[in-house]
Amino acid sequence: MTSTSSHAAIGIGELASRTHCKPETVRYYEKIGLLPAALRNEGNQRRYSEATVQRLMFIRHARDFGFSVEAVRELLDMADHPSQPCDQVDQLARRHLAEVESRLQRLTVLRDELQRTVAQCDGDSVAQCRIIEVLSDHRLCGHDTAHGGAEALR
Amino acid sequence: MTSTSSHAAIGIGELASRTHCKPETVRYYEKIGLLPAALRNEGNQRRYSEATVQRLMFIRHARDFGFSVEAVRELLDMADHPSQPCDQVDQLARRHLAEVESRLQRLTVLRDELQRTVAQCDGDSVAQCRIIEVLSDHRLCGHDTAHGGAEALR
DNA sequence: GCTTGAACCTCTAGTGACTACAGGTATTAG
DNA sequence: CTAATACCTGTAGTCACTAGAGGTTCAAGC
Repeated sequence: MTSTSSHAAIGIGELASRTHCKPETVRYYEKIGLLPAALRNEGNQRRYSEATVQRLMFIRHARDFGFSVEAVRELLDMADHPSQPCDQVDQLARRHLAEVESRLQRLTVLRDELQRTVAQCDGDSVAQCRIIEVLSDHRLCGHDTAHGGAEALR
Repeated sequence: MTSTSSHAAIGIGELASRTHCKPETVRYYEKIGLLPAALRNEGNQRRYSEATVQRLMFIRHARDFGFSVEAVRELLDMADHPSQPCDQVDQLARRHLAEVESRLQRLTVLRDELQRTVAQCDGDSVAQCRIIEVLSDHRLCGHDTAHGGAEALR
């Protein structure tokens, strides 16, 4: 038998591969307290149970949804108290959704502007390049305020 | 006279306020070589000309368009050689546009999923909370691969 | 000329969420 | 028994700034 037996404790490598992350990330999550300190075998290597696989899948999935690590921490805490009302979960998720929607909007504006600018370049010298021109003079682009730019990408 | 005379050299504070950034950022750009080392007055304080205002506006505008600092470095380099053909500018901009479009797509998928999940929560206890449920089990969400998540937000 | 407060200086460290590496130990297949 | 692989700890690097400490210079008012 190599690995995927279902009752035995597993090592960090298998935990990582089963949750689509890396051993380094697992150790990092332990360090910042998203995962509890792992049990160790005689050789001081971490051994995990199925429960940890589940917890880590929850974490990865929440991160995949774009929740910050701090938000994931709160979500885990809530998930650990199933009898409480879920208003807080709901609020957290709605706030995150609003964030995502706002980013989406800014990114859309950015794309439109970029598309327009790129389309106007006629492939001549830099001196007449529309892209450089627009970057040099904000008045030349579609609207008067900032586009959201770097922030939209975060 | 306080500040905005047009021929005199200006200080870092005015440069910053005229380009919508902070003195710290200006010093940072100088340190990483986006701005040349500034001239100094007798008291060792940086003095800038209009040319620097223009250059910094270009930088901020490009950043606003979501270009990375490294891309901005290349764009500045190209803008400094106006007689060369602008293929490279064009390529850089198109690559960036493609990046933005991909992010946009992933973020849209994410939003849809989040919207659907949040809508299904009926405000009861955590034990029955749809949001927690979906986070606990990937199979419950709309599709089978990752949504792009944290990466979509960068 | 002197004082006061704002603006400036340098240098270091912190952010978020990992990732990568160095230098060593444990496990395991053959 | 050996060699390859997986694991360990601890530190530093990523990106694009931002914040702070601790000190200097400037400009205005008296």
